[in-house]
Amino acid sequence: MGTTQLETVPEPKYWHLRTVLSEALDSEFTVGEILPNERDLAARFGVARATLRQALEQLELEGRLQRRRGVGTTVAPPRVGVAVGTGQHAWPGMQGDDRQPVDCTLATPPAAVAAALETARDEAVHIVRSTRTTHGQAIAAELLYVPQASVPDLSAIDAPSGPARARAVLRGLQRLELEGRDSAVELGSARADDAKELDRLPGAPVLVVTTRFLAAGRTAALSVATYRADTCRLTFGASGGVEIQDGPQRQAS
Amino acid sequence: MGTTQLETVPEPKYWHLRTVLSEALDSEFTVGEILPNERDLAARFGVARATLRQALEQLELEGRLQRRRGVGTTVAPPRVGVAVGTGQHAWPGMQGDDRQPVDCTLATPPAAVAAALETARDEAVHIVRSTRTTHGQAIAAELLYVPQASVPDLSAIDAPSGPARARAVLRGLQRLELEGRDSAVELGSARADDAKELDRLPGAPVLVVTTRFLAAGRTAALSVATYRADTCRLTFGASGGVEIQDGPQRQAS
DNA sequence: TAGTGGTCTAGACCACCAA
DNA sequence: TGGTGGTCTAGACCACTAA
Repeated sequence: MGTTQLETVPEPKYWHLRTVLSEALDSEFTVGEILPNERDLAARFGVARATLRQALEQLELEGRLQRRRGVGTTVAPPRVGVAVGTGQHAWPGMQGDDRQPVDCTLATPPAAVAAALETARDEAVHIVRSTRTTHGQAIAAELLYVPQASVPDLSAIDAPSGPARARAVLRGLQRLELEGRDSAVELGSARADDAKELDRLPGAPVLVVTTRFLAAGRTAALSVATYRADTCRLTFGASGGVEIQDGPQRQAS
Repeated sequence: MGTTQLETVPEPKYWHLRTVLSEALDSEFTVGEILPNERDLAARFGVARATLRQALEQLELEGRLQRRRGVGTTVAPPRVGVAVGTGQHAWPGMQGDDRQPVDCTLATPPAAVAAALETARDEAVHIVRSTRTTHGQAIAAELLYVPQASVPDLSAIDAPSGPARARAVLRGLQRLELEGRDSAVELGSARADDAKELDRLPGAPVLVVTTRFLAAGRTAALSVATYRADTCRLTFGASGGVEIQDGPQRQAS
């Protein structure tokens, strides 16, 4: 990172800084390495700390950096490929699934969810909370909304809530024949509870995956999963082939 | 937006402000309506303009607001659902496709692309630039990398570049039998050229969709499409059913 | 307790757009 | 030309982490 000055260019300083830093990351740093602190970096480039931070934010958004309060800024590893829309039609919670049920409650869902499930606005549904982890890192928090009608024979002997209940609901779902599913991906910002679970600050960028599970001609369940946008690449394999896992798809600058 | 003061709460001001504004948007504003300018809003809530802007940035990231320099801040319409991984295996540029070829060149691709295509590092490939538009709005800029081996019989009479050449390359692809495709979605920031095409500033958040097209047992083409993250919801229909188009999946606060 | 990133302020000037 | 959002500064203090 020999550069110490910014020549006057017609592009914003923070953008040019982002490019300079990006190239430095490629050539002079290794994954996990700690960068100098923000005050030093700002001084080194002759800009205000706020401007330097704007550049760092960009790079964090692109998954190049990881910043942690009280610790420092480190070079992030390449994004993890996470299979989301597998070709196999499978219910969540099947064998080989890396979801870990955390909790299950019975409550009235948000209006938008009720509409998608075609349930009455005030009808309670099962809400299964799970997390997905890879390499010990939480990468996603998922809420699965299951109308009571989809799992009619939940035995009363099961726990009324908690992980055991969650697994019972998932088992109930697997008795239905899954006819198909469709998903949508959009950008969002982490709510306080999701942020905590994902070890991020509120407002951190996340990829929200909404999946409808179709069975018996209707929406049998709806999943809203929140993935860390900085560390995840969501893969949708529509072919029978092998999925790209750690592909190096980085946008050139 | 009657609120004029922020009580002291243990959460950041900008986050609380985001919540307050979000609720105001739901209840007191209609799509397309213009908000007061940033200086007025900041004064009204008793915060610095930078803090107010942090809240607006969040809301823009969530697709709730649209800000345009020299114009103002308006309430954004719901995100548009864009079909990305259609169940039908189809080459890009088929009938009914809303891609509009813009240009086509022959050049050596970035190293990461060459690796995915299994071409030599210095081997030139066809690069087809297209845009996707809905309602007259550019929502995506796409680069399609096609190895020359995939379209061996490109007639010399076609134009060497430009839209006509692009269509010729796409026609060539359609002669191959498509065996499958897989996609990956990740968050990125718009490069200068994409930003211009999408009517955004450089660094604007985008969803980058990388698609591999498989034919004859190998990767016959690779597409890197850049979607406006603020206005798009990408839909992946793995079922035969109807796609969600304008679903109201909004994260509750 | 020392050092980090996160929040916030109160200004200034610039680039862009519409009237 | 006047008003908008975009960039930038030079500070201050806070929340968190690790030693």
